[in-house]
Amino acid sequence: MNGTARRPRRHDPGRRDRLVDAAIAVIAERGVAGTTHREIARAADVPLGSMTYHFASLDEVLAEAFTRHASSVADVFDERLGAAPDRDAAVEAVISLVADDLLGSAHDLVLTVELYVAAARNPALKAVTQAWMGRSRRALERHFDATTARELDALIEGLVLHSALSTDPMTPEQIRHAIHRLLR
Amino acid sequence: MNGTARRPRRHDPGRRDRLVDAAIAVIAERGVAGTTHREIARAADVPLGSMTYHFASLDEVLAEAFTRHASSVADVFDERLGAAPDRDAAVEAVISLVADDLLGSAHDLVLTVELYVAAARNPALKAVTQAWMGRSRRALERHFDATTARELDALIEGLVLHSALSTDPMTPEQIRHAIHRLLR
DNA sequence: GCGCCATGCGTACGAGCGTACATATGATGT
DNA sequence: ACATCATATGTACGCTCGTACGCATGGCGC
Repeated sequence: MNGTARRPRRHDPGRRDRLVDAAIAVIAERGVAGTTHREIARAADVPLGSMTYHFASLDEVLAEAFTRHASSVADVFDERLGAAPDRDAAVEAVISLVADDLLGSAHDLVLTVELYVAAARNPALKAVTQAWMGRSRRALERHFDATTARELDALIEGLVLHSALSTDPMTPEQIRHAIHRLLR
Repeated sequence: MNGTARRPRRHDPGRRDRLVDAAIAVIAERGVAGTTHREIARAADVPLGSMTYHFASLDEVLAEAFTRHASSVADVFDERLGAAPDRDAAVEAVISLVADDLLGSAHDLVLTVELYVAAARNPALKAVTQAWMGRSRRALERHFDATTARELDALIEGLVLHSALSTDPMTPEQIRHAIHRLLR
C-alpha cells in the first residue's frame, strides 16, 4: 500500500538545515499563513515528529527561515556593491540588482513582504528586518553619503514593490531612469 | 451569569457595514492570519451566526474590508491632490501626505502591507491593489507627467515602508528632502 | 562486540477554525 | 390584527492545527 519508497533516514546530519530550507520554500509558495509543521515536513520529506524534535515551536522555524533568507539576499547585495570600483559602477550594480530582482524572482519579493507582515507582530522578526535593512544601508554607504544611501534604499524598495504588484511592470530602462533621476 | 448587557439587536440596518469596519479593525490589530469569523463578530458585538448570514465566506469579508480601506485612503489622496492649485502645491500635498501617514498611523501601513501579502495569493485582492495603485497614479498625473508620477509613487511607497520598519524613522524634513531631490 | 543515549518516528489529544442549519423574532404590507 | 418572511441567533459538525510523548534504532565510546 505504501507506494512511495521510503529512503533510510536514520542519521541524517544537517536535517535541521534542510528543514529551514524547506520552510523557506513553503513560505514562498503558500505564504506564512499556509506554513505549517505538516507542510514543511512534507516538503522536506521527513515525518511530522521531526519538526518538534528539531524546533521548539513553529515560530522558531519561521525566525530561522527569514533570517537565512534575509542574510542570503544581503550577501548578494554586499558582494555586488563591494565589487564596484567607483560610484558609477555602484550605480550600475544597483540598477542590475533591482532589475534582476524584478525580472528574475517574484519569489524573493513575496518572501520579503511576508517578512514585513510577520515582523509587524513578532519582535524577533522585526529585529531580523532591521538588521537586514541596516546591512543594505551600510552596503550603499560604501559608495554614497548617508542621506543618499537612505533615499536610494527607499526608492529601490518602492520600485521593486510597485513593479511586482503592477499589471504593467517597469522595464529595466524605466528602473535605470528612476535611479539616475534621484542620483543625478 | 450573563454579566454584559445585551443590546436589542433585531432589525439592525447597516450591520453588514459595521461588520466590514470591524473586520478592518481586526486585520489592523491582529493581521489577516488572526482574523476569524469569531474575532470579527466579537469586535462588532454580534453573534457568530451573523457572519455566515451576511457573508458567504471569510474571503468575502476580507475582500470587502480591503476594498473599503483602499478606497478611503485613495479618497484622501485624490482630495488633497485635487485641491492643489499648482505643481508646487501638489509637491507640498504629497510631502504632507507621506509625513502624516508616517507619523499619524502605523495602522494604515499595516493594513496596506497585509493587503499586499494577501493579494499575492488572492486574485480578487490583486485587482483591489491594482485599482488602488491606478487611482493614486492618476491622482499624481493631474500635476506630474506619467513617468514622474510613477517614479514619485514608487518613492513614496519606499519612504513610508522603510520609515515605518526602521528603528529610526525618517523625519518630515528628510521626507521633504528625498521628494524634492527626485523632483528637482 | 556491546550497551547507551542522542536522534528519529508515529500517533494521539485538545483547541480553534469555517461553515451549515434549525429555530426564533419582529417589521411590514394588507 | 395578523400572516409572512427576511433577518437574526445559537449550536453543532468535521477538519486541521501545534504540540506532547512513548517507543524504535543504530552510531559510537568503551
